[in-house]
Amino acid sequence: MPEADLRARLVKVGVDLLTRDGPQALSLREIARSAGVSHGAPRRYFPTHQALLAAIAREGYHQLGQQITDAVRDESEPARSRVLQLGRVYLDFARGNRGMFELMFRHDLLQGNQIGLREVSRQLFAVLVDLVGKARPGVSATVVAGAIWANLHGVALLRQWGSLEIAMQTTEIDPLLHASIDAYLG
Amino acid sequence: MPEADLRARLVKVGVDLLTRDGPQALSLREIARSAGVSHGAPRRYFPTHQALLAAIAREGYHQLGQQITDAVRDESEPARSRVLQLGRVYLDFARGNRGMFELMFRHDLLQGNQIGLREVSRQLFAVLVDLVGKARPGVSATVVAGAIWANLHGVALLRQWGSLEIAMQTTEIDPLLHASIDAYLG
DNA sequence: CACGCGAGTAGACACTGTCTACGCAGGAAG
DNA sequence: CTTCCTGCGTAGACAGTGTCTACTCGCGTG
Repeated sequence: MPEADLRARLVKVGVDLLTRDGPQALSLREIARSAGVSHGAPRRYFPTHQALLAAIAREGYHQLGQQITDAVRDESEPARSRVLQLGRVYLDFARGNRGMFELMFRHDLLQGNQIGLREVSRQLFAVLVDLVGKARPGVSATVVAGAIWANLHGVALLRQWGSLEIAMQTTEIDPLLHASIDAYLG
Repeated sequence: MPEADLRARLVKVGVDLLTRDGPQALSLREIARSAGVSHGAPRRYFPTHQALLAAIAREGYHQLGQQITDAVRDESEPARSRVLQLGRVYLDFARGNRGMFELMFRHDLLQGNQIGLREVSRQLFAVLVDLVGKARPGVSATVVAGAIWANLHGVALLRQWGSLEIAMQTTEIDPLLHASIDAYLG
């Protein structure tokens, strides 16, 4: 009787497939197969393949958000090092969950009214804005936070792309992270 | 008798399709159809679909490289404003050639020994390292250049993703660019 | 008991990328 | 001149995909 809430099970199976076999394993039929249902079953809960993928990506945002709020929870720490922690978590997540990270920022998942993804990322962004505001009061927190986020995101992507290792001859990105924080938070 | 160098024509048709109809129009059969040949013809020149896509992406790198070298050609300008020009070109290219930019950084095009993509991007990176070295002698040019590139790349992606507009309530990214250059080049 | 309806099945359809066998030109060798 | 051979492109098959539609089956309500 493993017929409990197929919708949630499809998402869970999708996450597992994603982490185990990568993004190309996330075909609709493969997910259905792994969940033990026919290929038409998901349609009852997700109108399209993209909708299912978006639900899986949302799960990724949930995990990342959890890890980030955990990392910056300690308010006794100086804001600057909390930003540093946030950055480390972001980069670790991107490296540790490559497939998920790639899925989370796929362009085509935003087209079809898949609202919610941008919403969730906006939440994460708000945390960063708050920290920046505390670390450097006076400056435009949103601009600096946007710049830092872009920096983190770019580092994460270029590293996965392999460019940084080749260009900078090292796999160590902590100096990059420090350079970024130093540059923006003095 | 439009049978001149099918290989080059396939790439050209691919670029056209990419700019006109977006990345999802780049199926092997669609490219072959648009080129007026059968779906098996490309196989003579590209062992796999990914190889053809990689060739198209390489064309994009060529264009971007051209625009960048044009933008920083004037050596009488101060290095700092040349970096600014480079950044503008990078961001404009990403916005003006969305499909191409997305294709250029697709993860799966690097797997199958599609060497050359990383090589080309390394060239672009070298230009940036050179400029940074002139703008701020003394510091580690590769680290700063890597940070700037990551920053540019992140801004380009997050903007196309729509996050920046929502988070920062503006489509204007020039302040972000200036903030980045200011932060890293003092 | 009959009915309806929600949930999942099964098959069709058009499409994709890859593989293989085939045709067909044009030039080289005899 | 005829006979190969080889490069280039065609055409069909195959497994796999996402979407759509018709169907079945079980369960609760009337």
